[in-house]
Amino acid sequence: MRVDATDRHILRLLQEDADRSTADLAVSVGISPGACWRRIEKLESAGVITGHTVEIDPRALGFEIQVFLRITLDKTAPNAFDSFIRAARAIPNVQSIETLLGRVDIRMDVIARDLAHYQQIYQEQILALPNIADIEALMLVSELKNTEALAI
Amino acid sequence: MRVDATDRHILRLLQEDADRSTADLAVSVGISPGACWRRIEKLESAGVITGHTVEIDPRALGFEIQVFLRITLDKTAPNAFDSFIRAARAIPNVQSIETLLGRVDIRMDVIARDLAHYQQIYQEQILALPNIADIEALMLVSELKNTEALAI
DNA sequence: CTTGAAAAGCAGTGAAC
DNA sequence: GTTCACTGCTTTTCAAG
Repeated sequence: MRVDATDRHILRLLQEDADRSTADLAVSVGISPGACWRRIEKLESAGVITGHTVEIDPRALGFEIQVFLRITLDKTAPNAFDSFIRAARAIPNVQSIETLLGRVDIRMDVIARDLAHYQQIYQEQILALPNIADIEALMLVSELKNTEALAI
Repeated sequence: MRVDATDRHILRLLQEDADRSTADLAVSVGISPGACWRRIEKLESAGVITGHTVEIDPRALGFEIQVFLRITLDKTAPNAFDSFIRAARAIPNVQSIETLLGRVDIRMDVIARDLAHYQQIYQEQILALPNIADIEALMLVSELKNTEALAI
């Protein structure tokens, strides 16, 4: 779909404050509530708005450790990629998996309650994944900027 | 604050479907709408729920390229870290910045419209950042799992 | 101090223009 | 694209445990 200036305006406001009512939004954008509502619905059905998320502080739930894994796969094994991905997806403590173009193949985020818990996940679940050639782990110290908001 | 079993139940349902009404939620959890609303409010004010986000597909807005930068800082420069972070934060196309414990110092996500746009941002803004000793860039190919949901 | 019921206010929704 | 009316959710209040 075509995203015009009004849509961008709405998206920007939504990113700034997702809790804003459509009535509020409509006033800010300068259109009627009905029109605003219809635009948001269009953006949702067109897949521009992919979802609504509630952000929860991992620390409040006892997840103190976040580790980035950079994994290189064994290219000699057949179907190395597929079998690895399928197995990795099933690990609950793996928050995200991404394929990368560059010196490594896979990037994964792992959360754990503490270092002992992480060590257990690492040994029992991560190292059990098939076709791993090399792993590099980096621990998150602090998040200094996190803009979900796109530079619209 | 203490997060009990009912709170965890609510959080899990919220992560599954952020759009759910508190009335719906109350029925699922088995408490009254009033009580459910009070719990959510408590979780918000206690900082367990850190925010509500509208997820927008970067591609729909014309951001086709996402690059991970891993940056090592020049440790000989005084205040290398602070001046770097301050400058990096100001770049709109830098989505997130994180400090890491390991072989590199900083991890950054950069979004761009296309490769030419990325090249421009890289040369004009990223390389202009102070105290960089080394940069490694990895391009995102595909996102295979992205669970904002914590393993509650 | 916490819970549930009930009432009031207000936003979302859809029809009519 | 706008207005208007209605439905239903959110939010408050109040009484009881």
